Amino acid sequence: MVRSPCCDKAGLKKGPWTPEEDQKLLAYIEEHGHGSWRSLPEKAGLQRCGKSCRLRWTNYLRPDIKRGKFTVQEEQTIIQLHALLGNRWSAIATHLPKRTDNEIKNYWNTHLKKRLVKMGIDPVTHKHKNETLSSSSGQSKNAATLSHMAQWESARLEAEARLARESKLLHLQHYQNNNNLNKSGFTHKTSTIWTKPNEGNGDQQQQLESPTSTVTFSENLPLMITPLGIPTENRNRNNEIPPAMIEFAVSSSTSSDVTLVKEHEHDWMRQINCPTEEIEEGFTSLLLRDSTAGKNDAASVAGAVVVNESDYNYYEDNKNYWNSILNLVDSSPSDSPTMF
DNA sequence: AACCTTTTCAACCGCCTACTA
DNA sequence: CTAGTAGGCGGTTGAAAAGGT
Repeated sequence: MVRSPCCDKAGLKKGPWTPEEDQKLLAYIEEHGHGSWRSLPEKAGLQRCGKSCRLRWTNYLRPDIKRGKFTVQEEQTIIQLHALLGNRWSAIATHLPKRTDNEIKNYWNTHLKKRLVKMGIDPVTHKHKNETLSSSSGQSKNAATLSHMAQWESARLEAEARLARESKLLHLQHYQNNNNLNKSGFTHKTSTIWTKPNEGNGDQQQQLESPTSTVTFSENLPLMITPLGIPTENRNRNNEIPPAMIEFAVSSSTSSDVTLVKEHEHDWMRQINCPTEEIEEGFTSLLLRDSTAGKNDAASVAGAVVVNESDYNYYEDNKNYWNSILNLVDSSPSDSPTMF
């Protein structure tokens, strides 16, 4: 199948956006919503392709974007999630509200990755170079664990996306039945808001929430956790979903009951043959200590490695490394975005 | 001040997937 | 089932800014 390029029309502008173009795009979306991105430029009077407009909007003009320096907490989140998910920037971005995947990707490539390399940590595996030379048995065990956890997180994200889609359908159905939205017991903000932004009279910020915004459920609405969201490879022999997986999916889709999951965390870890006490990978805390102290020169970094490798706290921190990752993916913020 | 190098990050490109007719 | 389209994603690029000599 031959695809026609998005910007096949001659004369379409490329490169940096001017303030006038930004204004046109903003004004149009504020009034009409983005609708079809492909047809938007013409309607908005822009000599740009739809893809370029969408990118400009999602990465820069969207009002719910936080700009500026990344906090230590955000850095930690990125590093930990990268250890778990790899270069899945959009997935990582779902755990960092108000940050775009592009911004996170850039920040990783320009700051975090270099910092890790400086410290002798492989930014891909998140292991210290020395560790990669260590016993192969332990290494493969940990690699398997990492892979397993990544698989589970993938499954969780997929389930989250499906939940969102189902809730969207529910919402539309609900809407068509002329039922009171408030009585339905859940709130739902999706791209539909963007296609019809003027139908509500909420405040502008609320209306201008990004298409990748939230789906939340109240306790009143029965959760629809279906096997659909769980890849078959993660089911057991009877094609059932492990209970821990269900808890995991539920926790990610609700703004409460995270504690329920924590109670099952160790069961979950056992189930994937992942004894928490054996996991000593990760150098996040070390890295962040360095970052917080503002010691970015190579000498101090190298020194920090030497000192901290013999530091009890270092091992304590690393013991908690994966636990904190699990906490991160478990307890997504209440307004955490979902993927559509 | 002028030039060169490095860093940063907005934007582009091409591929993939979901959806629809 | 197939083909076409739209939107999304991750890798990469290149202009501008910052830093160094």
